[in-house]
Parts: sequence; C-alpha cells; structure tokens
Amino acid sequence: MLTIGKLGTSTGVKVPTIRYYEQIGLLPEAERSAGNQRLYTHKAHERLAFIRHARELGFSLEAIRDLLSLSDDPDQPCAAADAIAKAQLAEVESRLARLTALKTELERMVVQCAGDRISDCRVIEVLGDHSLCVTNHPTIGDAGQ
Amino acid sequence: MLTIGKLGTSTGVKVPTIRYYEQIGLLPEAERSAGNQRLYTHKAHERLAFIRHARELGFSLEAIRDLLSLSDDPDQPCAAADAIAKAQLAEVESRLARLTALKTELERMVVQCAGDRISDCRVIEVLGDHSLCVTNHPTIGDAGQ
DNA sequence: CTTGAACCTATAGTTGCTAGAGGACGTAGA
DNA sequence: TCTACGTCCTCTAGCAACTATAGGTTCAAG
Repeated sequence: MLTIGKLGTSTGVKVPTIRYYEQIGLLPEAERSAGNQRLYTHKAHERLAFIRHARELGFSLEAIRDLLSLSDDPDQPCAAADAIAKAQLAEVESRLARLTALKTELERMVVQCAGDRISDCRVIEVLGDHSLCVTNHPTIGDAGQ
Repeated sequence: MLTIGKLGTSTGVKVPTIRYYEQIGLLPEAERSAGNQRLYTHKAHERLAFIRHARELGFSLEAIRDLLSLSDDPDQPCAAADAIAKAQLAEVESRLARLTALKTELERMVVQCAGDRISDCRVIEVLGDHSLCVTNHPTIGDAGQ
C-alpha cells in the first residue's frame, strides 16, 4: 500500500492532481488508513499510470474517462477505443499543420528587423497587417453572439 | 463608427470576446451611442486585428499587451518586440517537436488492432504500459506538494 | 407600432490543474 | 516522552482565455 506521496513520485503525477482526479471520479475513492490518509494498491498505480500516459498523448480527461470505462470491460469490441485514438490522431495532425505554418511565419518575422526603432519593426508590422501573412489561419470566432 | 457586431464580423472575433478584451484592458473603453451601445473607430478595428493576428500566432494575452504598449511608442528600440517574437518562436518549435513525437506514437497505436476485442486492443495496451512507448515525454508533475 | 435581432450588464461555468490557509498525522531523534 | 519536521488532510480560491446564461434595453425593418 502506497501513500499518496509515493504514488505521486512513482507515477510522476503531483499529489494535488491525484486528489483532483479522485474528486472528478477518474480514480476511485482511495482506502484510508486509521489516521484518514489515502492508501493505494497496485491497481490504482496502474490506473494512474494509464491516465498519465494518455494525458501526455494529449487525450482530454473526457476521452480518458471513456477509454477507462472501455478497458474496464475487456469483452467489448475495440472499435470505440480505436475511434477515440483516431480522433486524437486527427487532432494532433491538425495542430501540427497549424503550428508548422505559424513557425514559418514567426521565422519570417524574426529573421531580422529592418531598423532598430519600433516604427521599422517587422514584428509589429506583420502583426498589424494580416495581408502580409502568407498562411491561412482558421477564424478565432464567428462573430454575432 | 462600427457597432460591436460589425467589428466582430469584420475582424473574426466574437462579440463577448471583444467585451472581454475591453474588460481586461487590452482594448480601451469604447465610445458609447446615445443608447449606451459601444461604437468603434477604425483605430479600434486595427488594434483588434492586431490582437487577433497575434492570438492566431499563439501569443499570450500578456505578450500581446507588451507588444501593444511597444507599438504605442514607435520611437523605442525594437529589441524588446524582437525578443517577444523569438520567445514565441522557441515555444512553437518546442511544441512542434513534442507533437511530432506524439503523432508517431499515436500512429503506431492506431495502425490496426490485433483482435477485435478490447482485451487485444493495441490502444488500451499502449496507454496502459509506458514501456511500450518509444518517445521521451516530459513529466506531468514532479510530485510532492 | 410591433416584432425580432442585436445590444447591454452581471454572474457563473469551462478545462486541468495549482496555490494557499489552517490544521492533523507519523516518524525520528534528544 | 517530547518535540520537531515532513507529509498528509479539507476547503476555497485562482489561473488562462474565453463561453454561456439570465434578464433586460435599444434599434431598424415592416
């Protein structure tokens, strides 16, 4: 049986984060010692490691909740888990594409400044005039409330 | 003079977001019509377009606040603006590197499932066992409160 | 002159934590 | 046995950057 601190160090998840996961129901309520301190089994360690790994891969807590409930029921078809992972992959690919475009633009912006005064500054200039921008970005909002 | 709705559609920023930017002081308080509705000048449109463009490039509102105060004062040296942009570029490059690694791993995960039951599901398997993972991720937490 | 879209304020909710206050527990040494 | 210190407990509030909701006003078209 591990204390919350040991569980934290062994999984690489901060103590308040573990309590938070319990609070939102991602982890079951832990057993308690005589003095009311949480005690964790090997199973809990595995579950938390799963969560942590999925978080590293960018899965939302909601997606992880779904994956956990799938893995709790190993006779189910695996299509649902696959779909979640594929959605995640699509997300990552789209973020990747956008970031690559941003990187290009930032590089152009930063290469050098024409002058040494703000009035000649390429950074400010590019940011102020979208038409200087090569890339196509999605809209931030769609206006109208 | 534009209403907030027109300003929103013309810049691609949602109406509540514009009000939010005013509230946190990124945009100056707008003039009001007789009926207390906000009215925007061309200057405000430019400023909001600048903000929006910078947000698209991933700059934080704090960074944008700094850039705006720099551009309000065009005789200052441009080094500070350059530094902000360079920091942003470094950020983007680091996110890009991590995302690329994640993509590889997700692809491996998704390629196909060995079986059609969860118990054989590669997605669940990979997430449950970090040692199946090739890439090096940063820790989510450093444990201990 | 009425309808309905667009506006107003104010407050609360979102995601995924993190930080702080104020106190109890647990263990090692004096 | 005492005491000190690290770890634990609960609870509440805060972070970014918005988004949503409630309940009311204004404005332009028909």
